[in-house]
Amino acid sequence: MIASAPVFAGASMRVSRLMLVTLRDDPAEAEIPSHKLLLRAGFMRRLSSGIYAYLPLLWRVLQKISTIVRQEMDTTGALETLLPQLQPADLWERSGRWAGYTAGEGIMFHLTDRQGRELGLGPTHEEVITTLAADLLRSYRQLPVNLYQIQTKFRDEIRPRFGLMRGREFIMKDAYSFHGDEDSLKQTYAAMDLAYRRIFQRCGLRTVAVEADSGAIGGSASQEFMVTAEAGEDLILASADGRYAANQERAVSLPPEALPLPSGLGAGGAGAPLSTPGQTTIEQLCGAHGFEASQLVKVLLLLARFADGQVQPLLISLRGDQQLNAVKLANAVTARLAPAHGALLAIDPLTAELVRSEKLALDLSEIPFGYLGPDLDDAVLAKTPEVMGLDLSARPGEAPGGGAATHPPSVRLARSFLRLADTTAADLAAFVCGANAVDGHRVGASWPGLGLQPEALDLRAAQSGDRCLHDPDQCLQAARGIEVGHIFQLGRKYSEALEARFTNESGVEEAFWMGCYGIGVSRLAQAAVEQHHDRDGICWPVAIAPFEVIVVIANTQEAAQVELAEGLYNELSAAGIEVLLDDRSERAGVKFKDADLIGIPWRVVVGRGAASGQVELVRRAGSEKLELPASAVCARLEIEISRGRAGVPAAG
RNA sequence: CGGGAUGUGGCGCAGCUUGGUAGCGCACUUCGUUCGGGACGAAGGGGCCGCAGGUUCGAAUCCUGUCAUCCCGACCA
Repeated sequence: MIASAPVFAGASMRVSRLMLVTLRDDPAEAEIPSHKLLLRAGFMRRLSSGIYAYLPLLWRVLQKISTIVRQEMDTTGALETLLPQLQPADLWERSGRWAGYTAGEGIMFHLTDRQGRELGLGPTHEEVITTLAADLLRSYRQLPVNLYQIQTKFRDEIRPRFGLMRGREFIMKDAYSFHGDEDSLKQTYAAMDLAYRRIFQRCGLRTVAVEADSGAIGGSASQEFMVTAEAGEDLILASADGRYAANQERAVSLPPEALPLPSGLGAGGAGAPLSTPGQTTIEQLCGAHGFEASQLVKVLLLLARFADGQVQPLLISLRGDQQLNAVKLANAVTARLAPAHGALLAIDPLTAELVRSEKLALDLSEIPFGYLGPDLDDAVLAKTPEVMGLDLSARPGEAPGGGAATHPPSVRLARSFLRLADTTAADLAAFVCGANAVDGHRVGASWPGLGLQPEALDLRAAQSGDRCLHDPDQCLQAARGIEVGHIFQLGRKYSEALEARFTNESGVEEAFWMGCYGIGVSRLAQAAVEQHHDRDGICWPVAIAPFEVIVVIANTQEAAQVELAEGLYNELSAAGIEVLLDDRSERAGVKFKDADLIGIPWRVVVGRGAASGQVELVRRAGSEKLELPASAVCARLEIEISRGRAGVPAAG
């Protein structure tokens, strides 16, 4: 690894000229420590929800992070570019993402120009870059290529949150790689993995790399880099030996052993009837009859909605002691139905409210909620409510007495369930389940006995405390994390959709293999504060601190102090150290408080000892204080700071 | 979008229940004292009480609507 050059070598500034405005009280708008501190310490101001002005101190931090990112990306041979933020709709229509990204819960800001053309403000750049690659990359000889940029992204987040953590306008490094084959993609993916570890390490962040769900971006493999912090939005499950870590959305584990039903109860057929009046929950059922939750199969009814208007009822069977992982379910449903019906828009519980709000011609009154079994008959979906007067063939917009259409395409309701079962349920030889009739359950039912052969899938949520797959002696432990980076193997999803091809060695046209790699630069800055602060303020890691040293003149009316401090300030600056001089005519206490708050890693106090040439050196993180001659300060700091610029030892 | 909360000088808040024309702390300006952990005194400037309607002789206060911000859920760097 190359030694890190300082970003603003020798940059210096007087606090009196810095437009430093610090606040004594926590702003009411902020909830988590990093957000409060960045506002209090004068690093940023909110302009609107999720939209922030980066003030001079923060802009220096962001540029330092960007420089580290740039150096490490360049080291891997990636090429820096700058792509348009204003992007034509037709490009997004070609990839099939325009509707999903602009309509409904879409996150793309979009507008119409004076010619009536529709444009979107880039939330991500797969479309632009793939089009560009298709234009420029004609031959396998040009591959692989990895292009990146650092720029502002726009996302109309459903809920902006926690300052820079989830902004609507934020700075991101995004990279996209193009390959002739999957092996090449995997090589670059691995190189990005290493580059990312170096980037976070150099930024002074403790991160953990976790297996991740690919989400809406798509593709096969993906890995997230998490800054571990209490305020993190994500839940990480990791083994103590460090060999497995995953986002809970993706995590797999060994389920707890199920307790077999006592043999007398295990009839193995369709089950023996059991009267269970009013016992609609697993707790009630277990409490009343002495069952364990792992002896039960519970059934969830859900409704999946697709871009083409298809509405698909789902019947999900889970072992009674397990929870559904919504992400795994969405992936399974997408894999089965998205090819025919377009993007999966939402999966919601099948409730009367949903049926009403979606104006579905479905009567739920026949469904015995609380007593469902996996063999619930599709016939329950056949009933159309007469009172609503809805005609199945009617388009929603034309429904009698109805209001405006809720879906652009006409809604089509499938009249049979898509039945999926989690492995833990499918593996039960005999179980307790609902009788599909009010006030009744069945004991000792089996899958063959119910006439079902469920497809076993992993749909359960892994939990803290579960045993690990790689080593059953290891257990998963939960931690919270802030996602600061995410790398994906995209495969050919975008290149095929956008017909981005090159000519391979055999002279045949072929779609590119692609990867994409993101780092939330502004989020990383706040995550660093979240990880590095104390009661008094921020403790910036040296490598991304706005300045490395602050020289505080305890009393500016003492000529000896001023003279010594000015000399040190010039000496440090000349030595290539980024230094602030607090020359304000404030009392010493005010200046100490501000220095702690804004988090400069090293403080040199020029005070009472100035007459004899003595100063005090204080490290912001920790409580080290050192009296030394001013003449020794520069040499000492050069050593300490060059060490700090290299970051922290790599983790996870 | 659903649920919860809040909008009063730049920041943090009180006042609202029981209507009578706005107050405290910090910050800011000037003067004096003080000067190593957010000093003290004196004087001063700054507010369409989010916005729009309504009730009333009179509204920060009561009513209706609306907008904004924050928190909890789906989204993601």
